[in-house]
Amino acid sequence: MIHLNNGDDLLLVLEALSNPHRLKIVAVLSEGRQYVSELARLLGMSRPLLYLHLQKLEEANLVTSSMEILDSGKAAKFYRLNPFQFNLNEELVHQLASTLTMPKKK
Amino acid sequence: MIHLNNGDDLLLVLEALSNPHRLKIVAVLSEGRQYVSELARLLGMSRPLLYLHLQKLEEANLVTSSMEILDSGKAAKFYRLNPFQFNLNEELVHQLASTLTMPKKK
DNA sequence: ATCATATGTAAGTATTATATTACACATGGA
DNA sequence: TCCATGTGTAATATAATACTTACATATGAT
Repeated sequence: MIHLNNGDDLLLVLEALSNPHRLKIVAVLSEGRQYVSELARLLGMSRPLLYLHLQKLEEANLVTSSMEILDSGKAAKFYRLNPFQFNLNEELVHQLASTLTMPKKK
Repeated sequence: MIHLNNGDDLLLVLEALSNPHRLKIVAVLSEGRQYVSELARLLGMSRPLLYLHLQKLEEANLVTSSMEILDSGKAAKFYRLNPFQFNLNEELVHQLASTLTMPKKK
């Protein structure tokens, strides 16, 4: 289970989830792992765009990927959801905000 | 207590909280209401920028404002935090993602 | 050999979000 | 009157995200 150690971790997760596409991705993956091309078809989005969103989810440690071989014999990159559970309330924010480094994006 | 009725509500809250300044604002307000100019001083940010962030929090219904008169006699705009508590996990996302309208920003 | 279906990514563009600057206006007190 | 301290916002600049297009490469089946 994912654990939030500091304010920057919290921010990463919130940023990762604050996008409609990424919420949809999480919703689909909550039903089971899936590989990229199939996921793109399910969600009706381009694969390059999907990669971008998967990267953000991966950086927040919400998903994990692994290469596997399909029945067809082709290699496929599977993504699965890492179980998470955050009690998001004002106390959590108050606690973790003190370890927030106001990061600048490059 | 704030309640999430659908995926768009969830997204609004996540977007509102996915910014370091706004997390800090929430943290400060969790200790009690405060008026804008004082809040700006506490956080070391300009008032116009603070307004922008407060608006986003207000749109997500995380904060509420009211005009009051200070001891000094000046009118001041106070913001207070609306209590919130979300159990953010994959089940919640799965449930609410179905009522997500993939909103386009204007 | 060609087709269908995978991964992977670079480069460019478009759109949003964030931030600053510069105002206007109001009130109380020295 | 002038200063300090409030609110409120418009215009602009900059930075970050999101998205598209166009590739290259690999493998199995026909």
